[in-house]
Amino acid sequence: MIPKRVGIKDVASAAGVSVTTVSHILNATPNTRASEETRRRVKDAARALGYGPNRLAQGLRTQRSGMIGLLSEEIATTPHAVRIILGAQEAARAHGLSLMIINSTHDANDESRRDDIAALLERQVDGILWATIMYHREVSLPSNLVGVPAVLIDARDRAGLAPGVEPDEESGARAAVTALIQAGHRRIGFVNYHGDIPATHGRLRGYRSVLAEHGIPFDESLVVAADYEALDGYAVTLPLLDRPDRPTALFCFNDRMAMGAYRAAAELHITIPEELSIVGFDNQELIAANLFPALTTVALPHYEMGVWAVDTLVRIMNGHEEDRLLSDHPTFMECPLVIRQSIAAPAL
Amino acid sequence: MIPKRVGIKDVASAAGVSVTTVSHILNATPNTRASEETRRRVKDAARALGYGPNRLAQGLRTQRSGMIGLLSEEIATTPHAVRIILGAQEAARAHGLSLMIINSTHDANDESRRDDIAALLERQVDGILWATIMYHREVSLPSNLVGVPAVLIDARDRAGLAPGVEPDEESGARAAVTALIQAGHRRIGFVNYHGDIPATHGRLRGYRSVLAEHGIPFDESLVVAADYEALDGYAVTLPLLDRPDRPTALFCFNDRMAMGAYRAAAELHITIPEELSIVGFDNQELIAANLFPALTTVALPHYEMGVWAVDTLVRIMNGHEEDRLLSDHPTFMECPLVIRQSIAAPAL
DNA sequence: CTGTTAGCGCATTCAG
DNA sequence: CTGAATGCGCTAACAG
Repeated sequence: MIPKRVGIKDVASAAGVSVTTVSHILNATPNTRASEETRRRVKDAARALGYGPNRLAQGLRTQRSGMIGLLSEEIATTPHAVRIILGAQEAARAHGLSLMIINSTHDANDESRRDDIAALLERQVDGILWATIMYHREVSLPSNLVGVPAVLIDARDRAGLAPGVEPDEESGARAAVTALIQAGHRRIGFVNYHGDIPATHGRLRGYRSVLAEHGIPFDESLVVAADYEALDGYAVTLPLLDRPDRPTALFCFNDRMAMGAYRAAAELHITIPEELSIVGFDNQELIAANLFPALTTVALPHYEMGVWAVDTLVRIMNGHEEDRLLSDHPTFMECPLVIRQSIAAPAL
Repeated sequence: MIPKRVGIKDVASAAGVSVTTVSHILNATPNTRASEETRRRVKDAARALGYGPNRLAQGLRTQRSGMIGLLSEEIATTPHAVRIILGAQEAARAHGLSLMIINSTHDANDESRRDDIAALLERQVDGILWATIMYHREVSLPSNLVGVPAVLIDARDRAGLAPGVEPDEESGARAAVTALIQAGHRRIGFVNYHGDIPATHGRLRGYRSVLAEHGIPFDESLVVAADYEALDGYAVTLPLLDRPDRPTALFCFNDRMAMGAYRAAAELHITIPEELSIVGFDNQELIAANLFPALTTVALPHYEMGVWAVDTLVRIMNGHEEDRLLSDHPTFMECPLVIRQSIAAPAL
């Protein structure tokens, strides 16, 4: 690096004071250590020399690196989860921390995971965020993460050693179905995913509970399930819409399946939203905003989870032990409804 | 951090040798400094104690932090550009380096940009990657980046001080149009973006050059342009397809516009690919893979650009000055065609 | 109000 | 083949 580093020492001699004084002044130590006069001299000298502290040395000395590690599993790969990184990064910056990212593949085994954590630890990170996209949301903390300030994203620790955040699938589904009912619908189909993951069950629970609260009997024939791509949504929606007693609205497991439902409706000459209202899930802008009509859907609070995780991690790092209590139970984050144009009152 | 750090000193006393010896052995200093016997003792002790070097201290001493910074402008936000991060991260890991990420907004001004770079520099990063998504691809290196090993992604430095990579838009367009011509098409429409960005011009150049090479006259009426969302693509494609002499194939500026073209075709009862072939650009899986039929498109080499950038940065950091020469001219990366189901021979 | 000093954990001369 | 000593840049007692 050609521009040779200017250190505290250079500032000191330039200002004609000792390094101690410089250190105190630049770190804004509470007690008015130096006179206004010297403060100015030092600050001016620092600015003139283009001084910036060497955070490595600082960290070595203070035992705080000011860095936090984000171990993300496959997350940098799935587009709509990038917002976790974004939220974490912005929250970290707000706390004066830097984010160090390691992305591992979904099939990472325990050992490679431990290696990744070790790498972060060698860098002396002050805490670690572990974001997963897994089938089972319950995980076990890797052994070398035990005792280290850590927060899980999209997962919960089996042993309750670290707090975690997850999207509140159920309330998200509730928001979606409620919107449909408020528009006047009573025959609402649910195009679910057939896999055994928390989202599947949570969203179904939300769907059922809202129906029940509105006195609408649960009709099993209105619930179908398939894989979660557009084609699967299409295949399973087609027969559902090709019935004399077809639903007037559809709640789809995700935006991709909703995309398939759009196609099924088009083929059957059913217009959206006049003859069929649709709500999706995930708020994948690329799809939701570009479908016609634009899809009303439920957003996953990835950004917010990233922020929450960092804020919580910072409190734990600062020794607020009460936050450890959060480890007992998962924290759920709201999934807000994003209203676009795919809902209308049912046709008479 | 509860698990108290074990240092080189602990290993030394556990193995009954000096810290010097431990340092040499663990760093695999070339010359066989120690006897096989002591090597084993030291290594065993290190493993037993779960020793890991303190990279902060190491960096302070060696003047190399082993970290590189990635300053990304709005990049963590645009889904299909996340692959830059992924590529950079994996390449960095392969070099034993860690990636520190800072995401700034698109409207970042020069000052905030300098601040971000300063933050990275304070962390003593060994080099910086600057990824932008800009209208003008020519940028000026922020002053505090001059002299620091740096590589640009998706941009080129006006002053030629740092090398940069960009996607080869023209060759991507050529691949797309060539595929169409090889399928037998001669009336090929181009649904372009109306903005004045490199992609607009590069793709048009590619389109025109391939036509010319195949002796197909350029027909201006087959080229339309609009904003780049699905709705815009739809609006502009509809009249194009509603002509008696409509094109038998369409090359779209991006997958979103192609999505709009699909809708236009559907409304006109033109089936894809039998009566109309379509190629997109960007390879946004969410759209391309979920359209029906799945969209053949051109992929942006984001991952590869991330890898190239890190590899190049590493060489520069190691003082391979010949790599600085790369700064003179931008490096272009191929945009490969991703074949799906939207191309067929034209109907007779 | 300000300066001296002793490490933080490690790599590296330079002597054995 | 191995060890003692020095300092990377900075903070924090502890003196003045």
